[in-house]
Amino acid sequence: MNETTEIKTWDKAYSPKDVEARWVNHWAQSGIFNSHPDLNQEPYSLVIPPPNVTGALHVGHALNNTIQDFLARLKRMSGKDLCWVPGTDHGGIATQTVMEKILKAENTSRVRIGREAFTQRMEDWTLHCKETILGQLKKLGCSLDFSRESFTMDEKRKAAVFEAFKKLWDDGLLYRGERLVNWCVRCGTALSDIEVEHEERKGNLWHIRYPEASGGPGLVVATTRPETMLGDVAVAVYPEDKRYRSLIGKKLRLPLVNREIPVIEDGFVESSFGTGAVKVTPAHDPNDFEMGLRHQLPRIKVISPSGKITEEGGLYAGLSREDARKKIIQDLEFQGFLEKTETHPHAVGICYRCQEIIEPLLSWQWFVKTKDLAAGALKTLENNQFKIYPASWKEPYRNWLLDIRDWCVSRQIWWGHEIPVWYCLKCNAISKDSSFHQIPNLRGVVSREKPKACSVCGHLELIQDPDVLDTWFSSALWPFSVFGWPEKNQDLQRYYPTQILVTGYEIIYLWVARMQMMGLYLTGKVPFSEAFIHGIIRDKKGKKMSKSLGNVIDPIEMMDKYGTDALRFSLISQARPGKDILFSEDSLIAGRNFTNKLWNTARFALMNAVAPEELGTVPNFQLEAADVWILSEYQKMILSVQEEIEIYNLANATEKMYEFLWDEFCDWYVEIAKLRLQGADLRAKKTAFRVLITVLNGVVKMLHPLMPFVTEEIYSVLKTWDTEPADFLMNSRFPNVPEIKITEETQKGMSALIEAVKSLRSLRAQLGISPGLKIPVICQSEDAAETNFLKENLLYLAALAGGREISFLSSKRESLPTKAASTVTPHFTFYVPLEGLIDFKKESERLKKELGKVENDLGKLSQKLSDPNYLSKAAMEEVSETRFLQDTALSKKARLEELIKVLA
RNA sequence: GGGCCGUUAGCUCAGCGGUAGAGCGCUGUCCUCACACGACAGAUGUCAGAGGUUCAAAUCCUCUACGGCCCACCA
Repeated sequence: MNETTEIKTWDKAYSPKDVEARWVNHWAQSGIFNSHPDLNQEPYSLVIPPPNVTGALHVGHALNNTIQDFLARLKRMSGKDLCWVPGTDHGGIATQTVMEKILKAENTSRVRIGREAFTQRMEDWTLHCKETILGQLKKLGCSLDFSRESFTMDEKRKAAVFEAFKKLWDDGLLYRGERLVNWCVRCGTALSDIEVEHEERKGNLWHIRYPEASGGPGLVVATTRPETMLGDVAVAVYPEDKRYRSLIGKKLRLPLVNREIPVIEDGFVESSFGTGAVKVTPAHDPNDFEMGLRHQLPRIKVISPSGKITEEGGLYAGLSREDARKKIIQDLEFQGFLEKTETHPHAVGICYRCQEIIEPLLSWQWFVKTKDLAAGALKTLENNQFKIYPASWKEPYRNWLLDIRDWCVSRQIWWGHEIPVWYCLKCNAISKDSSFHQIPNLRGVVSREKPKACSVCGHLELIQDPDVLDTWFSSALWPFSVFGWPEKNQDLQRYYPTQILVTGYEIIYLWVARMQMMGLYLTGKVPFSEAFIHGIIRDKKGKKMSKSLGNVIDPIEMMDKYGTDALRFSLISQARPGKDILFSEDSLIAGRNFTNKLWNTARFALMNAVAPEELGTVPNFQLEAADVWILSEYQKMILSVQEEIEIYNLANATEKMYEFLWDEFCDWYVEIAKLRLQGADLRAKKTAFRVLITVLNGVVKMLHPLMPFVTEEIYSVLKTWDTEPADFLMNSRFPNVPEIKITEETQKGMSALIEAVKSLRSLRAQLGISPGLKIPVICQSEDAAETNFLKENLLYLAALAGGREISFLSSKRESLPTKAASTVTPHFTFYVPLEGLIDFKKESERLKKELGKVENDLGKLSQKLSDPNYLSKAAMEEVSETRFLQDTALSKKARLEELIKVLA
């Protein structure tokens, strides 16, 4: 397609930089990434997991998108009308946190600049990030339909969010209620259950005495959170616990606070843990909250949303959680209530975005009722309408859906979809500055626009719920919102549902499950019928990559250094199903080398090319054994690659292509073909080149989804010989399996030839014969078929093993060469008469060592074959295979013994 | 506390019932006319440990040890 890629200008070493930049542009200009809804092709669609607009892409994104691009290009090459939708996610808390850091660096803050200005800053930042991210995706070679770029908070997606919210509301699946939620004190917002991570931390178990109000000794409670005692309303013990039975119903005096609280009985308490007595703080502990409901206990809030002790905390009011704990322990100790302090490591909940310790806090939030939604998702999982690869993720996914709890979707942050609910200030008796999540029983109306007046009292002042939705709420709608849902348009009809979703396992519940639930509920369809779950990328030592640890690898830097194809190769070949990738820069070397190998293979082919018009005039090609052999190996390779791709084992598919190109095609076929390609026989040359170009062209096509740049560059020249040339590789067809039949004779002959070459090369190396020196070879064999094959392909043996004057001994009765080094293969004995070069003592030792090995093998084989159980129970093929191996070993042994005898 | 996964060559990983493999690294020879990001020849493993099933086990089963991950309200 372009003149700049003349073979003359091709470097010995492939240099990716210019090539890549050029193709990124060509592809973009040609519009081949765009979908073609009008074509008479079967659609195949997928949506990008939209990266958060928090900065630049990392290696994890590179892996995720390389896998998708692999599939996208592959499916196009299988004739699908492909639609891969790009986009980004506003990223809620995560992005807001990034901006807060920026503001802090500017010596200001979110609160100081105010909501409006803050939102403006976020929008500017978003634009900037989008540009970076999309640019990086292009550089990675991603064949996304960039004309469809979406953002989770753009106008169309806003419409989808409103529609979803409204429908959930109308169907009674959305409610505002007071719950004990996971509250991040730093972010100042509620989080859903799955946004809380658990981390084992060192801690203490403090034993505190609660005396009886009447003056008795009372009992001792054990707690990890002494500061919550300010909000204690009871102490619970196990009903049957003899130690405390007499205290049940009595009053205790709460130390420091002097409140009287009852001793209650509750089956929840484990008598064996701690002291067997549990302090009950319904406002600040999930278990206690439940107990509070069972026993109708009051809730005393002693910790505020900012993490400080409230007025209820009396003396301690205004202290932070941490300071309050210290002071309370001190005071308890001083007043003699602290009985014991034990170290007690336990898991604490931390915010998945800022790692701050989560505070269970009572507040009014919006929740999605999930039971029914999950039931739908479970059903499609059971009947295989939705499949997960690798299947090992099916059970965890299923269990999560079975155990699902209501989804807290409101967030007290500024960056996100505003909740489309309006409250009348008058009816609700509230003001603009109210802390909404602390106000009970608000009455609101769902509306996208501000209602003109309150429908109940006609008051004109209405205020929108100040909270925003969980960022995963809009993410859950992504597979259909990107096509314009709730509009009923052509795009949606053609490309929805999508075929596959590619993502990492860390967001199976946060995202995959929610898309399934919402997709089924809102569209009645499984949003994607398959999920391809990959691992996450860690550093060399297995640690998660993070900026704070300083162990991140920048994909762009790697692309610049080794080439994008090398990066893609490296990522895919390490992406074993269900496994994380321990990624280091070293792993790019193999990719770079392979890219270069492919490049040079093409270079070789083109340097020895026969022009297409000339090639075309040859009526029939004279295929030689090696031609048939490589075509048949090529055939096998295509089939096995297809099988691996079928089960989404891209690493194995990659490995198969790698091995074929390097080990079979380059190391054997190309070397064999050289003789003809560089020889005088034009007809032979044409045949060899035809085979060479056919296989190479096919391999280049197959490798395109993996390494789009180098293959496209090569193909731009190679396509002259393509029988169905395409403008771009992506628009060509994945190669057909060639219809070639290889005879058993040829197959065996080629194996024998390869064996012979290897054996002679090894002999040369052991004798220290310099590579340039041609050696005379005498071949002896009783095997007529193999001998004939070798005779017919003698030139190849000579060329590959560096032999000359190769002669044959027709039978073993002829006198054997005495002054020669020798080597035996299953079919042949080779003599290399090189008097003067050979130390016969050493030679004899070498042969004896070889004999030792054969005898060892033989021992094992004979033992096997002398076992009657083996003979009667093992499969027929297995036994005959062993017999064959035994025969071969016996023959080798006899010949080696003879050689040793002759030398002695 | 439940569940899942892993433990194979120095490192990262394949193999998952028939005599141990790859990439990188390592050793030796070669700058041989596609490629030194290369060619050729090599070295390297009681396949975590112990039992069991089987004619046969790295591969299947059980237990143990050590890693890792997910879920979970033991104060």
